[in-house]
Amino acid sequence: MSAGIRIELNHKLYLRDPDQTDLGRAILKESIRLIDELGFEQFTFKKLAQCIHSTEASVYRYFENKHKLLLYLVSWYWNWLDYRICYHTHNVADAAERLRIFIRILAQYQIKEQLSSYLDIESLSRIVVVEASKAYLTKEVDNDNNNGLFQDYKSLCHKIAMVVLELNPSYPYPHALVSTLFEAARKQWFFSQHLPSLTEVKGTQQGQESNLVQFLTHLAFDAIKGTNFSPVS
Amino acid sequence: MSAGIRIELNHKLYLRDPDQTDLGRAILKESIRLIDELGFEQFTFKKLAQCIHSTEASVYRYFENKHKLLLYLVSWYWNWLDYRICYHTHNVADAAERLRIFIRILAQYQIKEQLSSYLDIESLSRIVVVEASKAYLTKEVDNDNNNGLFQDYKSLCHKIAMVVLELNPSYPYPHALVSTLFEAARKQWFFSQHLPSLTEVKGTQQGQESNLVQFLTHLAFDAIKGTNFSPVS
DNA sequence: CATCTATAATAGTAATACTATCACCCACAC
DNA sequence: GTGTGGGTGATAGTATTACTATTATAGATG
Repeated sequence: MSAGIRIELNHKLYLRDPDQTDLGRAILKESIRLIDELGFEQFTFKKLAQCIHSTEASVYRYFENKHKLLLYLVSWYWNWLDYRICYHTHNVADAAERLRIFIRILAQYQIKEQLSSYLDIESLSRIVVVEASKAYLTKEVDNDNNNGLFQDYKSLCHKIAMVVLELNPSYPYPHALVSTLFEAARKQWFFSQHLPSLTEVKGTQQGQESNLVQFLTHLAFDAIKGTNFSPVS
Repeated sequence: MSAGIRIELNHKLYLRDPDQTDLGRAILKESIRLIDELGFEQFTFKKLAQCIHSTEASVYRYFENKHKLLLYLVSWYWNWLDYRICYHTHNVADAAERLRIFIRILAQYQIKEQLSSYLDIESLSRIVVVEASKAYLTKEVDNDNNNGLFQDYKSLCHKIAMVVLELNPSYPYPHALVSTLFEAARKQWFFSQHLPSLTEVKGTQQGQESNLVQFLTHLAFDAIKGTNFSPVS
């Protein structure tokens, strides 16, 4: 019933659809705030329940455990990113320009446009930067993958990989390049904030385009149009 | 007293130097086996203590908590990688060739040479692939960084970044490129094993050079020699 | 022989990650 | 209106985790 975009996620991510009830929406909204504030390790269902004036048991009726909740939030984010990318590229004919737009959106962690969701996108973006890798860096990754819990991320990567192939049909690593761009966008942003000696990227740049976008753009286009490519044996 | 390489680590990583006693070395050796087997989340000091026929309290005398132990293991790995890189490049004059060797070593997760350490390097390599990011993706990252706990990683990145600058002194993102290569090497390897639709990299390639090396090499050299670079505004 | 140190053994605490039970409220159907 | 079922709150309880504290002992050192 909520206005604005509606995002459908794999139903194996949850026990009860949190988007359908007041309590469910409160869980989503407040968990984003709490994970952003405490970090995923310190975040617990008990603390969440206290924040929303509900109980631990009620939260467990929506999500099997906090890992599934993280998977849900991250999937939601990739869906939302996909939506934004489509919105900004649907009438752009030039593949290079589409890729440029994609990178600009990918690297944009301080969001202006809200597209009317009840979730705090800026907070969620920060969570994705810090916690998204933990969604798959587990012993359950193969099981989760078999259940399709990474489908949104994989689809999005594939979509962009097709743009890369459009630019250079003989480039042999389109998916690897795109997944590297995804990971690098988050990591370089994180490094700029916390381990600045690992990167020239600066997090705080107003006015001009962020140099994260510049770094990723050059990395991508140089790789795609690379002259250093000898045919694969 | 152990033969072979000796690796000195920041003393803030531990409470008592685990390299100096039998129990300490047992902790290191067995924790690598256990984390590799269970994953970092399921790994506990209690389980470790049982494996080495000691007690939880004894383990706590060496490491403040399991996060510090992870930091120790990861730092040890970067030190060891640094050692290998120096060993294989110390008499190589050509910067491009040195970078090539670096990437080959970085991407080599199935190790043959053991360089006589009592630690299981192949097991540790797998841990680094899956768990290394968790060493800094925490709320304590700034504090840990202030205590110098990421110094080994940062030094290694800087060293390689200098090689990049040697190849192209005007390349504006040497550290960002190198840290991206580090992260991509691990992530692409992980994807090849668990989320293969995210990459063209194949984990199982005997005989010919792994295509992970090829992907990273092209990515690096294309970026460094990139013609797509307009001067920074 | 005295001393010091590392470790083992044991115990205990607070928090975490759940699971189970029961009572209640509300919407809807008959 | 009565019943039925679903969603929730309240409460309790368990096993495990992440530690901390205490004491005893065995071995090395002076």
